[in-house]
Amino acid sequence: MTRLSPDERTELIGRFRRWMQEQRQPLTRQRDAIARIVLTGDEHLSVEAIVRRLREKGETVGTATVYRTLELLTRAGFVRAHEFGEGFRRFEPAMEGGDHEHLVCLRCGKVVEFTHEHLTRMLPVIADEHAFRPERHRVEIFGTCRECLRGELEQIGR
Amino acid sequence: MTRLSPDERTELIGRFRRWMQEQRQPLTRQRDAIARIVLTGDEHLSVEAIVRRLREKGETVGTATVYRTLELLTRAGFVRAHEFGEGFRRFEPAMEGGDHEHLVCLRCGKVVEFTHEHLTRMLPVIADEHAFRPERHRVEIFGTCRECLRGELEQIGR
DNA sequence: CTCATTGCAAAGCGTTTGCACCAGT
DNA sequence: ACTGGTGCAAACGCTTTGCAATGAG
Repeated sequence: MTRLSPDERTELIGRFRRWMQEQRQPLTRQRDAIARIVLTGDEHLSVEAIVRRLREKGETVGTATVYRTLELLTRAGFVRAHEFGEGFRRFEPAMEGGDHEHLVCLRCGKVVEFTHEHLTRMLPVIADEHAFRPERHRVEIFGTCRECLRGELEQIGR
Repeated sequence: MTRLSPDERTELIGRFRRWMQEQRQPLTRQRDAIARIVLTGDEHLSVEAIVRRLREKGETVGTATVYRTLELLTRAGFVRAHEFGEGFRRFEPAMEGGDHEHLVCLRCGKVVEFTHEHLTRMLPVIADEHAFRPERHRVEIFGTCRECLRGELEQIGR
């Protein structure tokens, strides 16, 4: 559901490369490869998954570099990190208007995104009621996704 | 804000002891001590904090036992575990109607609870719109709490 | 008396870091 | 050339686990 068109992906990587130049940050083979994987992936990738994809592409990159680059990408605002209580983090491209929430499937681990205008407007109001200055939030619903529900139905029907 | 009256706390511990008997689970000194700490604590305690409190009470309990007992308490539904992205978990007593959300202060680490009826009713509806069967959810707002805001004001006024 | 729990220390797991080597600019 | 990035392996912090000793029912 990270609706990123091919154009937007290319553009995102372009922005990353330009930003690196502006910041006089060396654009290494590894950094570029990692950025391509994470910024074009429409899943919420774990470090393990990123390393796997790099291998598949024939890129050899050390784990430490992956972590260091992810921190760079996160600090620069190109990537957002998430922690779904699985014991490890997942990373996704950060688009500007792209503040969204997550549906996390407890069966297959898939993460589906959603936005809900009413919900989003509500949160700062709630914070305000508690004299709390909000910075960011996290709304996650855990349960069973459409596909796994279908699987359950088939089991029963059999 | 975990508004638990002294009576409710005693009752909760009583329920735990009864449950252990019913389940033919040995009620050891350690388990009882841990339950007393966690079920009467109105904070979101880390394992480290639990161990510290046990020491203060003169109870000597191994860390492994704390983890094992917390899992027992969680599976039995007496305790709820939370992961606020700090790299460790926190535990709080689980009260029946006590489904609530959290305001997490990024300055002092304090966690304040809140409930919001409208928000709570909204979430299953959202899940439904995505053909997703919800089981549990997590709503967290990160920012600056009332007290830390006051601190900032004093800094400026000075 | 029996069987589950405890405590210790070792292992696990994701993540971070020190340091010699290597590569962008 | 200079500066900073990379890779390996060791260190880390939280959590889990193996196993002999202990204690609850």
